Amino acid sequence: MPELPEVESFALALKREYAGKRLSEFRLHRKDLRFPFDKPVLERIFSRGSVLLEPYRIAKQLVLSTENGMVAVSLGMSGSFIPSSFPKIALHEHVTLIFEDGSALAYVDPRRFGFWKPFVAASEISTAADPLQEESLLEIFSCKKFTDSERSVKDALMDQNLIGGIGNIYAVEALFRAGVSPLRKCSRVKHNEYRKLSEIIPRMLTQAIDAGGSTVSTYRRLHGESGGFQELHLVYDREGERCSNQRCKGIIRRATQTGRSSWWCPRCQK
DNA sequence: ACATGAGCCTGTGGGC
DNA sequence: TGCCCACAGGCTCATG
Repeated sequence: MPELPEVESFALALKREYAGKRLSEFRLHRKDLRFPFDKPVLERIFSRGSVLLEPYRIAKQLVLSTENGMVAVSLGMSGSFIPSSFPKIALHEHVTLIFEDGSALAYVDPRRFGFWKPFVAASEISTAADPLQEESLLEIFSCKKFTDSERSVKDALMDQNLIGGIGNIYAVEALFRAGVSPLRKCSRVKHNEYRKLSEIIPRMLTQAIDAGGSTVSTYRRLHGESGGFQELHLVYDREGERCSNQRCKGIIRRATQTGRSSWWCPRCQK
């Protein structure tokens, strides 16, 4: 799901509301999501009496930890956290953390593309560039992976081995804001355009985090609120609409790239 | 080294 | 109302 801003929103909300609580019980409601759960290890990490440390984000993954170990939660396309009504189990509630104070937290994921992976070092989760750091982007954009590559720049922006956290929505929105077509090959993107992307991406992601992420279709925040950044989607899912740049008479187009939809204005994105 | 398509799943929205 | 199809914020694999 959830790209960086949505995962960050969950991390902040969970930190605010659950960090420091003592676990009384840990429940898995099925044996797998995308991959089998490592049940013994998860049960040890979230064993009775352990304290949930401050959740945080690495790339698109959410880290849940206690003094017994760390777990990276990937939300896939449809994963989310909501307060649990345990012992009542919500539809698609696959994991429940129950705390001593009587509160409970549910991991819900209809499509089950997510996974829970215990880890020891952060480098197991991501070694990619941090898209919140302009310097980090400038550095990766000057690597051969970008400067010499014949793949599309949109595809490369979404490559989690290169940059950790940008998915379809924010790739498309960043390219619109930078005036670069998603169809352009990396090797054809100019230095000043990479510089522009480096400035735009952290700013846009920060703005999205501040808005609580993007809500498209069913994604909700911890307490069911919608995010606000979808109001700021300038091209995403706007095929056929007028370009949002005041004086531009362009019409937003859609095309499929690497199996994913891209939208762009053919007049202001070359 | 690239793109494409299928697959992992369920849910939703549009067209008829 | 229902049925069918396309599509969905991610990622990996096989194939060309």
